[in-house]
This record gives sequence, C-alpha cells and structure tokens, in this order.
Amino acid sequence: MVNESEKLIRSTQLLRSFWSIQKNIVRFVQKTAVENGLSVPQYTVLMTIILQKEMTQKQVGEQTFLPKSTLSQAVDGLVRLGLLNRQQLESNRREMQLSITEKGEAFLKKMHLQDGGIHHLFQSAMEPLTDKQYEDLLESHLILSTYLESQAREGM
Amino acid sequence: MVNESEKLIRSTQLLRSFWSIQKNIVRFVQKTAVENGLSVPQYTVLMTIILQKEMTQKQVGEQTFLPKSTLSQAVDGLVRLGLLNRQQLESNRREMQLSITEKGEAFLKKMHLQDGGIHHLFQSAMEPLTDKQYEDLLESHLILSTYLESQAREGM
DNA sequence: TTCAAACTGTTCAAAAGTGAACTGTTTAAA
DNA sequence: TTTAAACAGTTCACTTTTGAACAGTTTGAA
Repeated sequence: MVNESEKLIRSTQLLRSFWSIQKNIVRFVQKTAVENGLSVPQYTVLMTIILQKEMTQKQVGEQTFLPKSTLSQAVDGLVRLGLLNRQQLESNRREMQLSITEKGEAFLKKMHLQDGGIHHLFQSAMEPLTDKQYEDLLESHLILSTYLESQAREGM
Repeated sequence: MVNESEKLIRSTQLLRSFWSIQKNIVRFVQKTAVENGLSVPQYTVLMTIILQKEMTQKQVGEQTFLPKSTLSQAVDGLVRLGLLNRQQLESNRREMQLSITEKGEAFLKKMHLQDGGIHHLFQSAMEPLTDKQYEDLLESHLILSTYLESQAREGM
C-alpha cells in the first residue's frame, strides 16, 4: 500500500528523473538549433510539422504549447528562410496552412544525421537498453503524457 | 538485428516521447514558478540546492547547465528574496557557498503541496503505473541520463 | 617572490521570448 | 441582413535570458 507521503516522494523522484534527462535534451537541442541558425521554438515547429507534412498554425500551437506570439515569430522566420510554406486556408481565412518545403525537409534530414547532434547522441545513449526496456519505456511515457495532455487542455 | 536506419527511427521516437512529456513538465513548472513569483531558473536552482542543503554556485551550474550569467542573476534574486544564503567560501574566495534558508525550505514545501502544482499533477499522472513500471522507468532513465551526463561534460 | 594563465562569479548590452492590444475573419443570435 | 462575440494570427513594448567583457582570486612555472 502506498500512502500520501510515499506518493509525494515518488512523484518528486520521477520528476527529478525526467528533469535530469530533459536538461540534457534541451541543451543539445539548443546546440543543434543554434548551429543551424534556428531558435529552439523554430526547431520545435519544424519537428512538429514534419510528422504530418501539413498543419495549421493553430494545430502546431496546440501540440507545442508555444505562446502564439512566439509561434507567429518562429513561423515567420522559417518562412523567410524558405523552410516553410505559409498560406491562408481557403476554407477559413483566419487560419494559416503550414507545410514544410523541400528545402526544409532536406535541412532537417541533414540536421538529424549530423554527428554530435541530438539524434546521434540519443542513439548512443539508448544502446544499453534492451528491446523490452525500450518498449516499456515508450509505453510508460505514453501513459504519463496522455494524462498530462488531458490536463493541459484545462488551464487554457 | 537492428540496423542503422532502424536506430535512427528509434532514437527519434524516444526523443519525441520525452518531448511530449517534457513540454508538459516545463509548462507546469513555469506556471508553478510564476505563481510563486519565481523565474524558471530560480525554481531550478532551489530544487537543486534542496537536495544537499549546501552547494557552491559552481556545482549548481554543473548540475543544471544554466549559463553562468543566468545563474548569477537567479541566485541574486533568491538571495534578495531571503530564500538563499550566499557567502564566499573561505577556502577559495572565488567561489560562492549557497545554502537554503528556513524561509526557502518552507517556501518550497508549500509549493510542492500546492493543489494544481506540478507535483500534484504528476502524482495523478503516475496513478496508472504499476510498481514494476515505475521502477523500470526510473532504471531506464538512469541508464540514459548517465550516458548523457558523461557526454555533456565534453562540450564545455 | 612574480606574473601569466586559469578560474569563479558579476555586469551589461544584445537577443530571445511573451502578454496584451490589435486586425481581419467567421459565427450565430437577433 | 446586422452586429456582437469568438477566433486565428500579428505586432510591439516589455521582460527574461544570455554571450562576452570584466574584476577579483588562485595556481604554478620561472
């Protein structure tokens, strides 16, 4: 049986555990982004859009939680760099349809293969994990993020 | 057997998995911090120091990866708020010895018990995890963070 | 000793991020 | 229709974060 104070200890421990990985991810994402002339929000936007090739700015905002002014500026920069296409949605002219350009795709691909980049680093870090550990990890993360996302919606 | 392209897929998937949790943690840490009149770096510093009660500013920097100008300002604010003690180390007058004040400890404790705070949220999120899943999760994270930390040192 | 290099932290100008007010669009109630 | 409220995105002034130059301290080679 797990009492209240035990639960607080556990949640603190798990948070610290995530934080210790998180700070490293952020550090390397930052490094990778800056080396390629992007800000962290810009990198985040690209990584989000590449999954579906085409999304509205609104959807990107919902997925990333970036404040809309930050998002607007990030997108603007990416468009100016020629990495994103942006055009009003005909069905609703308030919304912006975003899609990654060929240049954008090539850019991301190059970034990911980069030596010393975050992906390369993570591949090495994962090496000691067994297949089972990897699968379990993804599953546990999904359980947590599902709950967190559901809560996130509320405070908006 | 896992080939190179499979490895890239996996590392991308795991990174995304962490990111989806991370963005929620950051969001709530931000919220919790702001509600209590702190910046995120300040909250980070407090959470780091509470573990050992007493650390040098240098050590805090090594643990958090905060740029030293950010760290300096964060600490300065915390000292001004009366949450941290700061004094030169007699054994090396370049270094600053930091310790949490009673007020600081009480402050953190209050924050952690706060309803709707990040700890409260995480406790609920963890509910569906079995003990085994929890243990495995911590273990896998430890494997990953151990490697990441060892690499982090290099680019400094 | 002396003094140059390494170090720890601070300062400050510049860069990045963000809240709030705004523009233009859509919706739907009157 | 008309029009007020809701909505998506932009702008801009303000805040926060950060790199680079700096001040003071320590180290160790000469």
